[in-house]
Amino acid sequence: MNVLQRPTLHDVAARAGVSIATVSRVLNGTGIIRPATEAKVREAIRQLGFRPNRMGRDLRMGQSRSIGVLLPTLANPIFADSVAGIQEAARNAGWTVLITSSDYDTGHEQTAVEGLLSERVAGLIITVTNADTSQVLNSLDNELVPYVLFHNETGNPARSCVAVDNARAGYDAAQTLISHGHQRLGMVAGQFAASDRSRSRHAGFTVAVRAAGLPQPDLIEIDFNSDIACGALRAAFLTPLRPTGIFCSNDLLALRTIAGLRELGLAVPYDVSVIGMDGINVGQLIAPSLASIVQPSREMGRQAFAHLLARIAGDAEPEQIRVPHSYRPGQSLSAAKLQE
Amino acid sequence: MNVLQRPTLHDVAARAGVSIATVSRVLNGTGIIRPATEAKVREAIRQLGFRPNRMGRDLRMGQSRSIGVLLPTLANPIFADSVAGIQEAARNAGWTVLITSSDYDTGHEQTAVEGLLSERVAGLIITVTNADTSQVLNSLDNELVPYVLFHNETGNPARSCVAVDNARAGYDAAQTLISHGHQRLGMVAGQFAASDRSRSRHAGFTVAVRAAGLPQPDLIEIDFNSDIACGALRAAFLTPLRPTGIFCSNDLLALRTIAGLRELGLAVPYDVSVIGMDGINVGQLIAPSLASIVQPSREMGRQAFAHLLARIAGDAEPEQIRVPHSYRPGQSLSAAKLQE
DNA sequence: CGGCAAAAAGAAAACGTTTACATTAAACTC
DNA sequence: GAGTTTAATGTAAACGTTTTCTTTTTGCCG
Repeated sequence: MNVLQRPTLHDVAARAGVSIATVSRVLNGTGIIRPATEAKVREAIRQLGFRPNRMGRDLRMGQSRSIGVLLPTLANPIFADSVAGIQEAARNAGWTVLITSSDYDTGHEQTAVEGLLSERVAGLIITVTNADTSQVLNSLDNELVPYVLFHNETGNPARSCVAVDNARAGYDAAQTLISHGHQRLGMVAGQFAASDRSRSRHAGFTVAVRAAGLPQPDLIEIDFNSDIACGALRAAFLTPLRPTGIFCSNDLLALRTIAGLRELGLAVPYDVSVIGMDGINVGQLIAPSLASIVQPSREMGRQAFAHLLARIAGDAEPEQIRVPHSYRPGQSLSAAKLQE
Repeated sequence: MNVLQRPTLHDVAARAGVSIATVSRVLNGTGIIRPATEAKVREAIRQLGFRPNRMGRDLRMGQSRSIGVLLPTLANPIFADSVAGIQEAARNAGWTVLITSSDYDTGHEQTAVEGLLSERVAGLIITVTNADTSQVLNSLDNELVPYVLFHNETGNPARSCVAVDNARAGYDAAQTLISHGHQRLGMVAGQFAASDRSRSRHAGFTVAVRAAGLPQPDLIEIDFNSDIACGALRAAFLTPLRPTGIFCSNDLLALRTIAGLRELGLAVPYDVSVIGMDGINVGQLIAPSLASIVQPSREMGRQAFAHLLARIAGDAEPEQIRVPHSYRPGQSLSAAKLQE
């Protein structure tokens, strides 16, 4: 045994005076072994500091007790928290997690998934920009690897997903604004192209506004990468009939929006009320605190993993899992001023 | 070939009418192959949708073109950004990254590293609670796997690290407060036990304060998991001689602290100036914007990976890499009032 | 204590690569 | 065009496991 190499089953077997099969059985608790033998083996393992080589095991098993995760970015706490949930569940189950991010780039999505598949992950949890048109998903359907859409909704019964009801969330956001007396509503969204979730939320938002008999809400699209006080915001708010209540398609965007409004000389919630979505933690630390439609991100991660594991084991059919969202009040949303 | 199995080298070889060695050579660009042969092989690869099995390759190569990353948490943007930098560099080099988090729990650190080692990662990038006393590092030193300390500093020449000069950062924070006229300074830190970085920053902070001939600064320790308006804050600030300028050992803590002060009826920066550390993005979105000592987190991630790769390749000796921090002004830090 | 079932342990193949070495085909040389 | 170098391809072993199939050992019964 080369001292510079990690010990293998053979080394352990040699030292314990048994065969590698026996060592393997001790390690995995399979088969029946005499207590005396097991003791010898365990002692050898301890002495050598042996740790099974996953490469050998995985190759033999044809599977890698690891899953791949593809998210747009870790910079948004909603995804970082989701990952924490996935990892927690995976750790408990003895699985490892490979994380990649696409930076909202469809090209990266494809290459990232390719990379994960090369690693022979046993399954995937992925968030794509657009679940209905995604090329990646189509190619994945031809693979043998089960996957769970995450934060994306799908109507396709052949595909699993874990997500909130985004349209309903948008609807609830509108209702909340309306119930606070707001009549002129608007929605700020990231580039629609980059998120089907944004579109669903907008759709639900619009439905609620119309149902209340209010005028069609403004839609203000903001480039995630642009400056804070962008032109779109200026155009929408420097008018006498500006919205008094706006829904931002996510909390990070809401923070940007509030900062932008501030630059335009508009105060939140005095001049404009803002409700965000996601329920990120910093929203509660700032002033004004951010009202938000909360997603149970960590729990979503746990559920996504649990379901994926069931799919991998063949214990489950594809399923569309809807998790409940909730409303968290905040100072950024107040009652509309009557005189307006 | 079973249609339910992924194709292997053998399948490709059979279809192209060559040997598996030739296919392997085409794949890796090693050896010389006739253009006609290469074309046949590539066509077969295309037709079968072949993708090399990393498990087989890794086992043969004895190494897994993947590295492990251990961080306290992804919930802090400083670490999420760092990971983005690591992943970016890794992707460019064709490596994969396994990410785990310890949640500031020393026990988790040990098991997480164990897990990564079982995956036979070729190297590690890790942030521990305390680099000088860490049990994990001692056991890692007995392994063959190179590692790079990340955000932790070390004086041990046998260990690599990538970090800012935390003591200097604390020193600079104090100087900045002092140069704005502040005379009564304090520092808010997470539990010291959970971070050697906190301690270094505090040490540097204290040095600068003393060098300026000012009284010993208060140290206010806050449990990361406690409520916003905690007793420690109350005790330190509900006194006539309260600090007028405080340094928070990280930005997230600064946000909590500002919120806590607000609950105590103290306004930032009017009553108290605050400077944080890390330079997280949300700091620039909120009001007041957060003054901060900025760490180039993404760049640090890139450098950590680059150095680790060099260590893995045997091209580099352990090295202590110090990256420069910088000061980013913000509204949370203003000039001290003269009459005080 | 011989015989036999059950328990325990071993031998060997297989997973999908890469690569050292052997072999064949092509290309010169005179 | 036979001999010789060089280019191109093939053969087979090895990486460290798990597991099937055999073989050996143990325990038990009459």
